[in-house]
Amino acid sequence: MRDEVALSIFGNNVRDLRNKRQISQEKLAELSDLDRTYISSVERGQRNVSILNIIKIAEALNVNINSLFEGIGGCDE
Amino acid sequence: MRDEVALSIFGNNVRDLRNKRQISQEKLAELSDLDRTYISSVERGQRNVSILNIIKIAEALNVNINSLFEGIGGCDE
DNA sequence: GTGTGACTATCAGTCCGTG
DNA sequence: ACACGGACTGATAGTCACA
Repeated sequence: MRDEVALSIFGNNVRDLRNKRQISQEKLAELSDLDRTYISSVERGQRNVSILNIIKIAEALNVNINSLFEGIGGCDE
Repeated sequence: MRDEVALSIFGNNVRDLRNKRQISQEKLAELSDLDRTYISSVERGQRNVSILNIIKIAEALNVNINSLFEGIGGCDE
């Protein structure tokens, strides 16, 4: 299952970028119009996030969608 | 709902890249281990594809995940 | 080779709470 | 501010027959 690995990488990217922006999970939840606990589980790689929410998160973090996928196969790493 | 717009762009990207590779939906379905009709609906923007399937499709098409998001806000367009 | 409607099991996403 | 749990509803994954 490299599925879980991919989700973990994605989650870590979200967390890293959020920390760089120095905002809390709660704030990110508010900005992306998602639930606080959902952001939490995404960051821990427990959710198979859908494209619409990926976009929401990217916009909330004000980053390219690309950067959320950094380190995942399929991107040029 | 620009949600549907995003899904349409994504679907069009899949279709364009598939056509460039000159493979059929059936072949892409086989390569990505997804259903033929599922690929069909994704290309027409009717599915909110999840990250795991995005990765599968990108790998099957042998492209960067980035290129699947071209034209969608959040990418540098 | 592709579009489409319909279907069921499973999951996304939210809300409640705890520590 | 965050991890983690249960429980809930609507949406999605994945498949089928038919056009």
